[in-house]
Amino acid sequence: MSFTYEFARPALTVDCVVFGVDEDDLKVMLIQRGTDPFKGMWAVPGGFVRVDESLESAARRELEEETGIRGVFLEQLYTFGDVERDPRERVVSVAYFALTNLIGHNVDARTDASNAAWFALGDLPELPFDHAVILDAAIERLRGKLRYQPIGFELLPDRFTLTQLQRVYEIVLDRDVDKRNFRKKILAMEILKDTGEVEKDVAHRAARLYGFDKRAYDRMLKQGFNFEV
Amino acid sequence: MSFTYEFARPALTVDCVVFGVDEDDLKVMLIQRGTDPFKGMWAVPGGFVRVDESLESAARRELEEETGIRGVFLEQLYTFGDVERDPRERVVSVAYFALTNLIGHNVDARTDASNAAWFALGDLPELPFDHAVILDAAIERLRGKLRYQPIGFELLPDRFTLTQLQRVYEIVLDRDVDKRNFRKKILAMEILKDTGEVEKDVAHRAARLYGFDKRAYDRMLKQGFNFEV
DNA sequence: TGACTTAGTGTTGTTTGTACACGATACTAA
DNA sequence: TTAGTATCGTGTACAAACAACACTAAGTCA
Repeated sequence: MSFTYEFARPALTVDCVVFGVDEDDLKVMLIQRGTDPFKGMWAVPGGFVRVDESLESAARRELEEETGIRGVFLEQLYTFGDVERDPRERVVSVAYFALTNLIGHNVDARTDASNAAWFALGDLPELPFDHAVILDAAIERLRGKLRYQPIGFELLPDRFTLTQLQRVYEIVLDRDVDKRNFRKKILAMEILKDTGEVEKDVAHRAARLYGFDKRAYDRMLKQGFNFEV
Repeated sequence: MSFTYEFARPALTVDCVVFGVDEDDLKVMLIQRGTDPFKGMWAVPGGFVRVDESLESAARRELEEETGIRGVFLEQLYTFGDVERDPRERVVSVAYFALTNLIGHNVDARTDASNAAWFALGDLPELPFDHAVILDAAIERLRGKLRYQPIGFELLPDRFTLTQLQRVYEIVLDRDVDKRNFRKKILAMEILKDTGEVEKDVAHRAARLYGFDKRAYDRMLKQGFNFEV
């Protein structure tokens, strides 16, 4: 079967830049390409958009097919459409960026994608197409967004300590954050709920566990707010 | 001549939301559709992307073809790709938003586009496709961007008074701005250069004319800055 | 039980934001 | 020529937000 049009059409793809943080690094999930061009190179996961699915659906589908990741925070980033960005033919790509709890999406836990892996930003392989540009745009967006919207939670498990959250900010923004000022500010927003529980199995005083209070956050959005670390 | 592909491809278009301000209103340029679907309705200018031009080139080309406007500030906004957004077939549209000096682009001055016009935001006609959604996204982006990036100039002639600039902010943000605080802040940034000239033909004390100092602005960008009215 | 590790907490000085009013300048019209 | 009128251009004081900074509390481990 084939499809014929009066005018030439660019191919349309989606690409997903997935971020996670571990103890020390901001990491990106890449997949190893199984086909030419650039066979064997590590690339940002993505693929062609089908005519019967929305862009976001396509992004989520490709992400799950190639990495096993699902149900993550996903947001459109930018659309890359330079004429020469793909050596084969004209391909326009709608890029998304995603945030996930790296611990919950360990590569070993997946079954279907045999060649996906997390890479620290300081230790990236060479990337095909314009994926380096896409990745840079995603990092810039993540940094910008973290400052004025509470998305740090998306990079953590459901329950987390304030120190963990602070660490996310430090890793993403790549600078130290003052502990007392951070806590003062984040608690004043009243978008965290104290779960009443504490850490387990730590070799020191256990910290309180907090969760993100989406209801309080939505209430807050309506009144206009400022969120900046 | 026709083009055949193994898999069905969405059509790809660009749409441009062009803003201008006059004495009292934020305005948008719309064109009257000459073909079905929605023939006769006012819509955001746009059209199909050719395989040999980048997205931004396509946006600029369509803008000039349909409205005569060229050389304006143009920035990618968002890509709209819902399956049902066009009744004919699957069409994905990369939306741009543009800022221009409305005075310099009066509709009467154009020759090639017979049916383009400025509409105040409070006085919009019904729009086809998802153009109302696109327009809302553009307005939100304009408001957000104006607060932390110096783009107010793009809506004014090369030389302007501080009162005119303040008026742009008031119109776009839809609230009053304090005159002394505004001047203090905007002059402290040192991105305006005093042309040494003053208004002509006004029935009161003439105001100084300023221009945007791009060199100073670029220097500033490198150091990181904060721009908020 | 003493040493170690991280949790959790307030105060102060500095910077930034916000509210606010009047004399100066240039034109207009009597 | 002069009184009237319209906009230009300027400074201060109070309030809020930000930034820097160090110690005690709680729990684990040897």
